Amino acid sequence: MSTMSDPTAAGARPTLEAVAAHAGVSRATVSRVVNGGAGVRQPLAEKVRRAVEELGYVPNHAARTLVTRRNGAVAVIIAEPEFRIFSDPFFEQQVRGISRELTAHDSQLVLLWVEGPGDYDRIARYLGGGHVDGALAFSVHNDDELPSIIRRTGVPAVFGGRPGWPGATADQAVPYVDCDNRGGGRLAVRHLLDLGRERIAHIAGPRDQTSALDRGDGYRDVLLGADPGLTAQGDFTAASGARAMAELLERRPRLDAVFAANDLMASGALGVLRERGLRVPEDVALVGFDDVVSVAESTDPPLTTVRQDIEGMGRLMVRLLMRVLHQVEPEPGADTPGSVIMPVELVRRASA
Amino acid sequence: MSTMSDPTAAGARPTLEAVAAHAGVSRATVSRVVNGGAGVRQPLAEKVRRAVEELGYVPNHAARTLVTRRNGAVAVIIAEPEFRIFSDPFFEQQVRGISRELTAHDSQLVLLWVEGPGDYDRIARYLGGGHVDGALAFSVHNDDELPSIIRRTGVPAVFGGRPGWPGATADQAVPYVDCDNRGGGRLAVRHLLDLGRERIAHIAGPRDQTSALDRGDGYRDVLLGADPGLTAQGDFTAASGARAMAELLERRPRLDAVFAANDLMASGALGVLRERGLRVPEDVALVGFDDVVSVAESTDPPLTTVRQDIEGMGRLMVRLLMRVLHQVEPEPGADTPGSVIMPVELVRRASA
DNA sequence: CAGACAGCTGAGAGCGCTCTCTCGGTCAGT
DNA sequence: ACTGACCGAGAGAGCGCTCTCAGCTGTCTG
Repeated sequence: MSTMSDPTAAGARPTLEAVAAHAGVSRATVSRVVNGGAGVRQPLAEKVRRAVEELGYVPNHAARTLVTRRNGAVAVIIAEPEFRIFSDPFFEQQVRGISRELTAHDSQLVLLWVEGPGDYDRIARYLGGGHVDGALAFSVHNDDELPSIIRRTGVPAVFGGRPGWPGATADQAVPYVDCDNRGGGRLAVRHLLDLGRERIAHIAGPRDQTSALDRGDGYRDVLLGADPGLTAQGDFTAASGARAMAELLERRPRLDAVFAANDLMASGALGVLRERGLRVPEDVALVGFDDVVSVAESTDPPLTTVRQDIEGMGRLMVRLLMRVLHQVEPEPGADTPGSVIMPVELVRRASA
Repeated sequence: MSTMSDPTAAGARPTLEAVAAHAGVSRATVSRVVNGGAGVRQPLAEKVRRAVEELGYVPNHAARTLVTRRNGAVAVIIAEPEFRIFSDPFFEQQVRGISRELTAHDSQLVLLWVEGPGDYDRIARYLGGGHVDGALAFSVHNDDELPSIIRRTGVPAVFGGRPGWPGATADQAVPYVDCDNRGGGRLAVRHLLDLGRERIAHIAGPRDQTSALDRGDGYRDVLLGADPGLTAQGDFTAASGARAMAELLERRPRLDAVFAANDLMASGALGVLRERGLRVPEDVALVGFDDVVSVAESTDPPLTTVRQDIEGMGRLMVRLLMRVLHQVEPEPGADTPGSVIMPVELVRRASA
């Protein structure tokens, strides 16, 4: 075995130097070729590429980072203490979108799973340590400290979902990607009106999440001065949807339509409606929100719902972040949030 | 603002050099203190620590990696093409365990999400590029190329679940963490026997996953020469469990117990049993496997099942990997797989 | 009290890469 | 044929850190 000082030897990975020697050029030239090859004449570049190939050269990431100050990695911060964060197909799809887009940008995904608020120190230290070029986070609860903590580290960040700021002021804007929750709410309710429904109820999502609030605002946009008795509170779980439905039927037995703030609650509501012998959509029309396939398509009847492009939102978060990263370092104050609200569409199935 | 050449200035992060100057010692001494402080006298160390504090010094990871060749990062490879990978609470819990243990070891979790077999090149290149100290992967299907690909990169790896090797030979052992699937199967069946059941059926999991096969082996260990007609094939989904149950009832209407290879299939079976008017456990006793809380506890009746410590398995994977990383570079051939099989226990609820 | 031996500390050499700067060569313009 | 412009390639200086090695001080033994 010629595993001695052979630069081709596995184990000792070849360096730029080795490639340069092999190709008979300088280190700088190899570097140029490896990084796109601008300003190197064809034949030389070809020779270098061959040498890279032959030696199986892979650039040393640490060395590169050391000088360029770019790490090629982005942190994805999961700050949900509860267990259902990933079980929630919503998150899975979004993270998947992020993963795909990050790959397209040659960046890695560093997963930061927050273990309760006491863990924020660690997150802050990590972000502040300059290990990643940027951060992606999901805004879950309005009173969450995460946005301001990330902000303080100075690491460029993009949020999934409009953050509700604790004591926020307008200029503390942070770029985020969200879907048009309010418009979606309007879409749903208008559809129910078009169907000729007259007593449209709303099962609201948690009061501390902007998405839920916005959907409720959409409902109220269309139903100006809606009877507050037609709205019941849920928390995005199926069980809460069932509870809310029961409550609504008790308060307003003659309701003929329901707009639930998400599909899971809609499915819970559906169970209660069926139990009470109410037919969907004949007696009560039902519209959900999210179009989470595993839920909306598998209910009986399948759910009419407002679809958002979840994976697309994940991808967009990455693109937004990359835009911030690739532009010149923004002057403090010259904040360009550039948030994006993605359109939603109504998907008609059988429930309304 | 004195934001000029002040080393305390935000923006320009302080270096070891700056801390050394501030504390009036050499770079080497600061380095020693930062890395545990062995061999530095108390008062000096104290002075250094104060300087670190005052300047808000954070070591530059890239520079450190460059010289130590340790990256403080571990890849977690998710190779499931289907969507249910994270939706599966099983995976979520395992990844969570990994995340927690990695944090305890001051390591980061780099998520590598494989986009189909064509994507293995990218994974191999990444691993081969020396960006991570090790890799953790889940062995899902027996015919998956992943194990051999990881192996070829030479990156230390630990698997979750016993890998089924495509054309494997014994010496290609890779350390893995698994639960005692076979023992669990025995546990379940013995419990059913103890209950006095005589015609115990088995709903098997996918034929290309070792966990499913092992559970079936456990079943057959206890029921030597069991009637093959009492076994039906499933694929770990609830729907397949229902299908299998229906099939079994048709073939062997007088069966009085079922051991399903996982909770999801058990819940599917449960629905069919109820539909046919069979009482659980009176007419048919039912045992699942996994003890996935969100499933096993919420069925009616709650499932008796075999519990495995899923998060613990995740943590163990990390510990195993760390053991490999921290020991001296093993000589080629001196493979010390040191796989771990975690014990399982029977959780008695109402279904058996 | 001298000699030896620890125990600390500092100096300096890189880790592998990028990037600026310089220099040599080529080509067009006069 | 000569000058200036320009492009391509190489030399060299670090990026921030670790780690070996030499030197220095202080302590213990003979």
